[in-house]
Amino acid sequence: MTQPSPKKGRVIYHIDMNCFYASVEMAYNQDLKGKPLAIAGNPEERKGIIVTSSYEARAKGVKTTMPLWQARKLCPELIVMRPNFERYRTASKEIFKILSEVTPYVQPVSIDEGYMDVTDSQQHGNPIETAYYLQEKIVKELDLPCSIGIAPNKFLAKMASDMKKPLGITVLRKRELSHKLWPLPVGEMYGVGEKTAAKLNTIEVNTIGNLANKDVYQLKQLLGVNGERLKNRANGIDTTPVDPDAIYEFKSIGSSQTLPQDTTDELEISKLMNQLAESVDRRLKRKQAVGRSVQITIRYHNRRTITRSKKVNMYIEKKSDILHVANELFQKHWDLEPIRLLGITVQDVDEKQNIAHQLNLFTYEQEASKEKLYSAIDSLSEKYGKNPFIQWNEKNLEEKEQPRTSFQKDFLDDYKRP
DNA sequence: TCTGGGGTCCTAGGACCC
DNA sequence: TCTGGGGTCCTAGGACCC
Repeated sequence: MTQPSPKKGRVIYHIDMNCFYASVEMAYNQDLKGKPLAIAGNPEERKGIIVTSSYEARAKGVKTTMPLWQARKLCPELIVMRPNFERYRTASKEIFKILSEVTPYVQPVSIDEGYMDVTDSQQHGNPIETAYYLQEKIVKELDLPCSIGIAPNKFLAKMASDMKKPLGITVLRKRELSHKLWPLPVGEMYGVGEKTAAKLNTIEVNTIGNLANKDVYQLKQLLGVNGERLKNRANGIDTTPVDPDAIYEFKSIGSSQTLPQDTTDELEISKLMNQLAESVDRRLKRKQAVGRSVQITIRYHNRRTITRSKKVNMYIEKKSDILHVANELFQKHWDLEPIRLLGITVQDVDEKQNIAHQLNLFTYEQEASKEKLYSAIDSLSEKYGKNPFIQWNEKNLEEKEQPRTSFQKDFLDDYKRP
């Protein structure tokens, strides 16, 4: 989708749902309104951390990622609910449907926030009127509160939506930066976390204003390219477009799980690996995608976390392939210490329709004679020299490499034998 | 009694090639 | 003899965000 002309000043919104999960639960059950509510994982399985909480709970000091027992100590009357993701996804779809009525340039960035480019959208009045229109419509139809930031780019819109909650609408103009943005602590800037804030503090950068006016070479020395980008943002410079297609361009799909207790039990571990592979496979299939590399994550009892990955010369699209590579990595790298969490992620993901060459060849190969296959490979090699599938075929057929996965084995069984 | 699960982007070193 | 410099790919880890 082409963007509205970047020449003329843009008008960008950042829409941020307020306490999203808690608000959805309150919309379902009015009795919860005005009460301290938290959405948290299962405390019996030590996943009892706060995911979201209502403002009433926040007022008592309840914070996201805080262990549940700690939250209960701060707020004994806390109402705790398990997350109900189906509900949240449904609400999210409805929200983005409403946003899309104003402009096609809507970029969801997570289940509860997104950017809009409303530069050319005037059917509901000026940008401020349009923001009120959307905010009211989402309250009226879904009973959900949101804050909207209005600014000339995504970064400023994001900072603006944070300035007034709940139900805020905040305009952040370039000329207002020095008094609205610069006084804030540098750690409140989007893109500056704990570590970066601490580093910046060592060179006397404590506010966003300090960052905006700091020597760029000093920042680059400290933070690499990110130093320059952060300085630009602090000065209100951000040219990244609102990209409605960004959510379809996913690069990895993973699944991870914390165990009920730390374990060294290989049966339990292999059961979990199987579950994780299953989950990743299911989501790959749902998205009609395949991957090229598999990564495992092992978090040990002391929270030390390692990742190990392997790129393979084939497209991963079956559960058995995922599991095979994951188990291989696990066997190779597990140091026998008790494990707290395991994860499997398929990386270098692409949609099947984008790799038609490989699929065509694959379909073809099933009916083709060996000669036909070779000539197909030859002609495709000429055309698409870098296609990894073709490289793999040639390499394996020539070198008689041992198959490592069921996919490779199937292929070799069919075509390698004389 | 600590600290989930889903992601993205960046960096840095080594291998390998020209 | 003993070694440049640029580019790409792969792997591991860190930082950040919701």
